[in-house]
Amino acid sequence: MDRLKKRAEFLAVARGGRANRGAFTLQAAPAPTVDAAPRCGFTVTKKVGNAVVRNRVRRRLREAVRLEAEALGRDGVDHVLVGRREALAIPFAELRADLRSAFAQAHRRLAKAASPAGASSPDDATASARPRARCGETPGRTR
RNA sequence: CCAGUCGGCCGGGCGGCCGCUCCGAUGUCGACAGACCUCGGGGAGGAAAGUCCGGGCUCCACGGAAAGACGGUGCCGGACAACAUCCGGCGAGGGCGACCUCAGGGAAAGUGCCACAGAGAACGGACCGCCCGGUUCCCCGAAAGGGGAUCGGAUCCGGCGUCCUUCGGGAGGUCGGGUCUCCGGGUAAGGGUGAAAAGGUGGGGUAAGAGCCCACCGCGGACCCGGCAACGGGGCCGGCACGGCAAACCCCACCGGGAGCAAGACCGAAUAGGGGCGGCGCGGGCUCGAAAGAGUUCCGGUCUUUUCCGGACCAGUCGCCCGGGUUGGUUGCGCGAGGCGUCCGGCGACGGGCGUCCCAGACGAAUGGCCGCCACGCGGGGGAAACCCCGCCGUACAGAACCCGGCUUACAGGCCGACUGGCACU
Repeated sequence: MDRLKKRAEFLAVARGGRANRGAFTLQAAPAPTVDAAPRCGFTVTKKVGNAVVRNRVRRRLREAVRLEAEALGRDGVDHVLVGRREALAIPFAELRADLRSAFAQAHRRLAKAASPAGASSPDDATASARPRARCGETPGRTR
């Protein structure tokens, strides 16, 4: 899964839905183009700890995402994981399970937000693509 | 063996699976950019930290130099590119000692401060004490001297009356009573205060005392000797004058232009806007013309009755070119005051020679994730012991961000060396 790196991209995703777990918060929003590969960014604030702690939290999350990429990825969706201090200590298997459930929850919400917008096709890819064009375009760049 | 001082070093190891980033090679794809496969190699620290000093490098400023202001440094000598660093000395203080600590220039250039206590705190003082002298009388005593009373003085209580008053009180007078003792001079030994008290100790001397005199110590001065110097040593002279604080201002000597890799350089999309040129078009002016109209290297125009003022509206469109800036990208970006080994010089910091090695370069930020075994520590159990078994969410501080030299601060556990003081044994 590709990384998010630009500040504007992070701001755009922050406007999307959230899913909280003990070790992290997941933010997800439709990507600017429909058929883009899934992407993921990581945020660990200074509140979490010193540089060593922040590095370790980000690395564990990144590795967990890499191992679960097959199950988590969905085309046309950008994600941001906000790390917490708890990510330092919880067992790795538990972290991976939390990731799977959080991603599934975020994707369900995106699909639900897409369907009432009147997309005639129940196909999941286009369903999530339609609203993204609307709410993904407006916020980020004008700032 | 115990206690301690100083210096140096390490800061988990091995393996498996799956990844990240950079470099090199081969190959494939591709539009030259580049992407990908495979193989090989490199990939956090002693503090990478705090950002406290010193440099390199970059840009800016500046005619040169100096001074002033401001900031910094401050025993001496040396090392170093430089330093507030380091080394070797000196001085002062602490420790039985190894050793440790010190912003350690100038207080006879000036200003200022020295609270409280205390009599006195910087053109130096006299509270108690000590000594001499001072009204009258009495007692004791051989004398020296002591005691009491009195005159006088201080203070307290009570009575009487006066004056002032903001009505709270205040001022002075007189009578009586109680308690204490005073006045003038000489002293600075002693007491007491203080962080600090006019040099200290001993002797002589004196009415009592005093550097008043003497010896030693201290202090000051010029001189001699040793040392590059800081400084040390020596005798001589001076009778002592010169307190502390400069981490108060200040003076002296030396150093310093400013900002920083978000420095700086290059490329430069979409969109909006700026400038220039040309074409088309609108309106006005002017010229030609009888008019239609034509020309033009000129001018913003229209409306608000006209003029000034004020207000409103419009000022188009197409193409090309130029320059600035934002997101972004590339670069700066690692061969260096470089690491390791060895020899030589030096007490040492360090310097020199030779050999050898190339050793992180990310940018929402790589250097990792998971697992197994071992090591160490702690706890429990077994054993005579060596040791064995089990458990641990036990194994620090902490992550390069342009690069070096230092300083400071943080740190589980451990190793090595030198030295000091004890105890025991030979």
